[in-house]
Amino acid sequence: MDKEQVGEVLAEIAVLLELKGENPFKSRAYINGARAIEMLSAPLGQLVAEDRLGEVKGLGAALQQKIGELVRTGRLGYYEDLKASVPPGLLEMLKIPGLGPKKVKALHDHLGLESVEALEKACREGLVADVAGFGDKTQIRILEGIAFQKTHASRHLYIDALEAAEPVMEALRGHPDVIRCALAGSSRRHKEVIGDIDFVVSSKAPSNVLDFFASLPSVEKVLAKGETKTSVILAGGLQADLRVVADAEFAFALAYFTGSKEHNIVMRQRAIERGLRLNEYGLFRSTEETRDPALRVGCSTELEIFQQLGLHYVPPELREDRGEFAIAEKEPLPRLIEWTDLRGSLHNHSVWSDGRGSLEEIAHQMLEIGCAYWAITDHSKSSFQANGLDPARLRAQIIEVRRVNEKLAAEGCDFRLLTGSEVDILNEGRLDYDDELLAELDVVVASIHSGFSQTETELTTRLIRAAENPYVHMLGHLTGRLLLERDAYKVNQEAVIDACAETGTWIELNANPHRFDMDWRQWAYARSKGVRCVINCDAHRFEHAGYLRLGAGIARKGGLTKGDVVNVLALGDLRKALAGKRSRKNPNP
DNA sequence: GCCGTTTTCGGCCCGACTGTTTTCAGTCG
Repeated sequence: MDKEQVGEVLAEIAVLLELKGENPFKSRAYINGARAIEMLSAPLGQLVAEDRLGEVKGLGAALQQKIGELVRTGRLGYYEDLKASVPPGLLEMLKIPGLGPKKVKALHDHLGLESVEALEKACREGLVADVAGFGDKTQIRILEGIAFQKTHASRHLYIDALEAAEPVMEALRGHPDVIRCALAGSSRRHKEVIGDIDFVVSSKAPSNVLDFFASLPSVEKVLAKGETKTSVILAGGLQADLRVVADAEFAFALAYFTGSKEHNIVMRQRAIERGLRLNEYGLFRSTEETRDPALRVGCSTELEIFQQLGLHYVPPELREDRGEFAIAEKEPLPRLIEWTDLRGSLHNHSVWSDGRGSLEEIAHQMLEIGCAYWAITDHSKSSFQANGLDPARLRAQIIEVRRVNEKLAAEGCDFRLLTGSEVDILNEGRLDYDDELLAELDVVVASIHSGFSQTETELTTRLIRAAENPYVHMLGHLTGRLLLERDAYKVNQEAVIDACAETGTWIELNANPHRFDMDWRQWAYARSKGVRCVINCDAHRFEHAGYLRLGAGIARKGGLTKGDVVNVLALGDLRKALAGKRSRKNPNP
């Protein structure tokens, strides 16, 4: 059993313990254990084999024993017994907004409810309102929650959250009572999938701003409204929360609501160690609850908060408690890539396969938005569903690219198209074109578009074989995942990264917001192996050029710097880098 | 269940909002 699976089991144990009414700190110990396991850099199997689990903070005797059992046998008696003792419907009930473990347990104990369907029926019959601790309003809220779940997704693509958030930000910025205003939460941290949207505002007249927010045209329903906070559902079903604070509190509120929760816990612990208290209103010289301004350690920016806690600044994207503290307490974090560092995209389509736009149109559009180059990498012949090019058409396209480039040169334009292909990786890792044709192309991206259901070994082997081909510059969308739609196919990503390191092959960060593939969590390992990243739009139409910006955000989340990314290079240097792998000289300059 | 330059027991991050509680528990983030 691998570390992701072990982590999932531990996390589920935590939920089951809560439902049984166990000590909440015991439950949290399992959550902490799950996180500790998922963040391990060393292979879990090795740690177990060498009996070194005890070196991991958060794993005591009990968890070490249970993890050992899981890794060695793939099963855990304790977990199976626990799971058998809790009806599976209770876990579903937990997902209804407003229902936590205590209330679910009460419903089960008093009414014998074991499923969402039974709960809905009991609400309609008015039985729930009679349970101690429940009432008419709770009963209505539960019914609304069930109805909401049936009609709305609870998780959303990053781009959908951004599109919902931007007009709200615009409106807040324009409000006369708003002093400072920011998008916080997981959107600010550039998570690939977003639960809800968080806004933070500073103001001298909070109620005016909260009223304004609740009455925005895109607000479908107001969930809660207090003196400092309002929660709403926006059109499209995204929940959005606004918190309004005084301006002296703004930096603290922004840091707090940016999260992540795990990052915040460490921050507050660091405050406690220094005899301070950190919350969304300030950093106070007191360990008691207080908002006394005389006790506040003034910080007008997040940078100052980090400094007060003995840390270098941590950019929002890295605030996940995944190792940022170990660095930030010693030295400045590496300067992350900016989207404006990017000069173009090396994986894009045109009307020749399944994209829009002729080569000439694409060239002028990308020149217009300030790119220095743009590779045309249409699909290869096996992707017939995408109108993939056979060798004759590809050769014709190469000629057309040259013609467009000659025209650009004659016009004095500082921009070039690059010839290329997104060549299919076929079974056993064969490529869809022969090497002779690949050698004629400036850029070769190799991707899997078929055989998703093969075994991990088969898929991993295909990718490694492709990486070993000297004409392949990079692997495209490594896992094939479609966020919230289709799981990644089974690939041993570490093994593929190792192969890329050996062969000097780059790995794409596909910036399509449905993909964001390779996942940001893998880049630290790739970076440690010296594998470079290419941030690609996989553009099928002009608007997709904007994905460069999203991709850079995910690259930042993966901790990548300008030096880790290929398509920051000027055209001349890029050509040398492209030639590098083929000559096998200095493949990773 | 974990952890430890105040500790091997007694803590474990913090506050807003809601509803049903007549002073607070549960949920959420």
